[in-house]
Amino acid sequence: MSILESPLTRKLSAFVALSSVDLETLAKFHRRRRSFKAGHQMVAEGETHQSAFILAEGWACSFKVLPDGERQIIDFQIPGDFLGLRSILFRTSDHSSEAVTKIEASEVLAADMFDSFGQAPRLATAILWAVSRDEAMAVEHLVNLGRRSAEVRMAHFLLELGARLKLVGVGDKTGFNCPLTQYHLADALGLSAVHVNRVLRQLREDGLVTFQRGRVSFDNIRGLIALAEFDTAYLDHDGPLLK
Amino acid sequence: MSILESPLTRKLSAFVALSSVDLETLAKFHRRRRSFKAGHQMVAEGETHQSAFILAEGWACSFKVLPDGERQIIDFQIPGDFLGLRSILFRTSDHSSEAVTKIEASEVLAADMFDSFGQAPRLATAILWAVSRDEAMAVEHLVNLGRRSAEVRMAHFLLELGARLKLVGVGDKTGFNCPLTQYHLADALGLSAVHVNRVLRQLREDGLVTFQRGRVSFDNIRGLIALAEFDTAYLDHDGPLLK
DNA sequence: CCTTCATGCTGATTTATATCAGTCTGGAAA
DNA sequence: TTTCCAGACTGATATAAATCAGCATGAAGG
Repeated sequence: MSILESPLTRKLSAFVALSSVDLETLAKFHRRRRSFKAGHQMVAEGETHQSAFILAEGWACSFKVLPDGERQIIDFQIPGDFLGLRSILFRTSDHSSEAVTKIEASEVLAADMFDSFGQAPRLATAILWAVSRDEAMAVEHLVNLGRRSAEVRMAHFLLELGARLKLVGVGDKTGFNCPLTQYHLADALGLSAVHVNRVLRQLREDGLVTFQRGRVSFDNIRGLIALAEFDTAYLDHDGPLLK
Repeated sequence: MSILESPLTRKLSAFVALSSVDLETLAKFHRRRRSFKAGHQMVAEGETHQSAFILAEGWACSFKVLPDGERQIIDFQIPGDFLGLRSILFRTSDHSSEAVTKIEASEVLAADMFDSFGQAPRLATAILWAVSRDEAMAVEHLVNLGRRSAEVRMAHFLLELGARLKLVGVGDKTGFNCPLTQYHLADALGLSAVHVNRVLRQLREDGLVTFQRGRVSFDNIRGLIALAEFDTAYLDHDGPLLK
């Protein structure tokens, strides 16, 4: 796959038109291709000298583990997403990451990224946008946990995943293939697995969305959007800001 | 106050040593000084052409309002913090901001910031760090809402504020002056104001922390840190809160 | 082939927190 | 000086979601 069609390029292009210098510089981020098995721990919380990656294929998740063993999933990474960026910017990583499926990713060295800012300032802007978009998602998840009921929370989460996957060209408005278990959903939504199950049943019986056998089907996407009061503004998908 | 002693410079210097070119470029961010009254809406969710600011004096808060009128406070901004950065990167702002106290701030134009990346690449890195630190805080708040009880959540929140204020030179390990009401705490922690009150009483009666008359006093900071399992790693500071 | 284990699923019970419906206080406005 | 109001505070009750204690299924492994 050429750099022009990589999921990251596709995502960044939703924000800014990249010049050929930007693209050449971005290509350097893709020199260290790596493969990992499902379940592999990519980044470890509290450790120094961790790597960052750009995900090309597969799903990962970032999370924090509390002293009592409970886990809070922060977000899932899909193709085109950075993984562990904060672990190279910070002294010690503030979070862990693991592969949900087997994945293909490019390892990004801190030096590569910092050097690139001198060579292609507009790329710096694009990366700042990507990080801000990740922040916007974390913020929306915060609102999700703080103020929405379990049912609305689930609806919102599934719609967000759908929107993100659509942007990088996987899945459409009828649904998407999803490798997550109900335990993943529980850890992401701050619910127990038992309650996740009940909520999914409720949404299915209401004819809104079906989560079964590795597939999320939007049975009534309008109803689902209405229930979740879902607005994609925070994902900033609406075409380039700069040109 | 010279740019060398501004809270933002102080904060960024905790991450990277800024060159004289970086500092000159950063100084350009401080040309448009503005004052606002307490309660002033700085940034409006869903609007385009919003401004970003660097806060010099006073407190602000960023939040989202849900269709049912409920509000989730995302974070409070204190001197040295950016305010509304995503509102200039994104087409429409994904959040609102308002002044909690009267504030002094510098307005930052998108063009100033993007131009600065070409002139001072290291400044781009420092700003990326600052944004990542904001993201790390949002993530920690996410964990707070998702997995911690009301009491631990409150303890964690007050300790985080203490650590942040100490970094910019306001407050110390005995406590800090705090202009927030119990309603602010409720909106930030995803609790009802009634429950916030009960939790504060509990913490006070346990001799851990007192929140009263505009002041937060750490009565037993070790005990509070133990209760909250508070670790400053995610703030990427040099030193811990205790010292 | 049988066992094991991860995942999905369910009813009964408990608990944390919300909601309701107030009181009390101190400062600002009239 | 009285009235008003925001903010702090409290008891009683309601409820969303957790926890407990299972069963069912299908894939993986010996």
